[in-house]
Amino acid sequence: MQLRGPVEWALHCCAVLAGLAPGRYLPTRDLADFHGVPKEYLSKALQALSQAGIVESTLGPSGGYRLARAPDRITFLDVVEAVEGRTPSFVCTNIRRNNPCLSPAEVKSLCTDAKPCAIARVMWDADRAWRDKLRSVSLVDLMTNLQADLPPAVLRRAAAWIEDHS
Amino acid sequence: MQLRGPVEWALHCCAVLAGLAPGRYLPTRDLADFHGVPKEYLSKALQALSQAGIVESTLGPSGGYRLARAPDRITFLDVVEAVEGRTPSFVCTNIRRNNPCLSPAEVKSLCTDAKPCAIARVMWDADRAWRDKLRSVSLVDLMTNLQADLPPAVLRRAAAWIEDHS
DNA sequence: ATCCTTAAGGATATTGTATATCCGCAATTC
DNA sequence: GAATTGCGGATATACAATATCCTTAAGGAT
Repeated sequence: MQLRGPVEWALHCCAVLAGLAPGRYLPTRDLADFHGVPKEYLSKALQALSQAGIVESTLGPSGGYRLARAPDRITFLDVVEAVEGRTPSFVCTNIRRNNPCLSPAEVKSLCTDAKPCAIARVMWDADRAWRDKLRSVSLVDLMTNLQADLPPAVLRRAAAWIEDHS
Repeated sequence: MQLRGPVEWALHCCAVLAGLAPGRYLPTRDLADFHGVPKEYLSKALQALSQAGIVESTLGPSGGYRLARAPDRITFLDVVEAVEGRTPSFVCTNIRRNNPCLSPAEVKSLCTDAKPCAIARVMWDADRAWRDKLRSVSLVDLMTNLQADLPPAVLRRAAAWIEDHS
C-alpha cells in the first residue's frame, strides 16, 4: 500500500499556491523548478487538481495555476483524492462466495452488497479513519506549521520567489 | 493506494484457522480450495504470516498451518503488516531540499530527519490513525461478527468442513 | 527403510501499473 | 500574428504485482 510521487508533489504545489498574491497565476514550469520534479509529469497531477476544482488555470503568458477557493476550505483529503482517486484502499473481491459450504442460493442471499463481508467492514472502517484524519487538516493548518518550522528569512525569500514568478 | 489480493486472502485464512480444533493443522491446498484462490500464490502469503509468527506450520501428511497464538492476541494490523510490509503509506522524498530559496547550508540544517517535512507529518498522522484502527480489531472480534452475520446452519457446515480437512 | 505429503524458498514468466516524455490543439496575452 | 500556456491523447520505459514451477528438507504412514 503506497501513495505515489504525484500526491506528494500536489500537496507541495498547493502549499506554494496558497502563498500566491490574489489574481496571480503560477505556471507548471515554475512549480516544477521549485520542487525539482519533472515538469511534464507534474502537469498530470495539476490537471487532476484542476478537474477536481481545487485549482483553476488560465492560458497564455502570465498564465498558470492558482487555488480555486480559500486555503481554509481545501483539505489534505481533497488533494489526495483528486490525484490518487477515490477508490478505497481495500477492495473486497468477495471471495466468501467461493466458500464450498454455501449453496448458490445461500451465496445469493448472504453475500449481498447490503451486508458487506465482515473483513471488508473492518478494513473500510480503517480507511475511513485515515480519510477523516486527512480531512481534518486544511492548507491553512499546513501554512501555520510551515511558518513555525522555517526561519523568517527563508519564508521571505520564498515569498519573493513566488512573487517573481507569478 | 491499494492493498493487494494476498492481504484479503490472509485475513480470510486467519478467520478459518481461528475455528480450528487445538492441535490440528490445515494445509495450504484446503485453504486455497475454501477461498477459491491460487494455491501456489496463497502459499507466499501464508509463508509471510509464518515468518511474522502469526501462524505456525508443520510438515508431512496432516501438516499445514494453525494460529501461533490465541485469536484475541492477533489483530488485523498484525496480519496486514505481515503480508503488506511495515513501510508507511506515505513516503517523503524530501523534495523540500530542491527548494531554490535554500542555500546548501540551510538545506543541511533545516531538512533533517529530526524535523520532518510538515506535509509528511500530516500524512504520517493519518497513516497512524489507519494502523490504530486496524490494531483495535482482533480475530475474536471478527469471529463474533461472523457469527452474528451468518445463519447457524452455515456456521455448522463450515466448522464441519474445517474439521474434515484438518 | 521407503514412500508420500507438506511447507519453504528460489527462479522465472507474465501481466499490469507507475513513471515519464512527446505532440497537437485551443485559448490567452502582448 | 507570434509566443506562451494548460489540456488531453498517444506512447515508451521501468518496476511491481501476479502467478507458476521446481528443488529441498522434514514429518508421517506403511
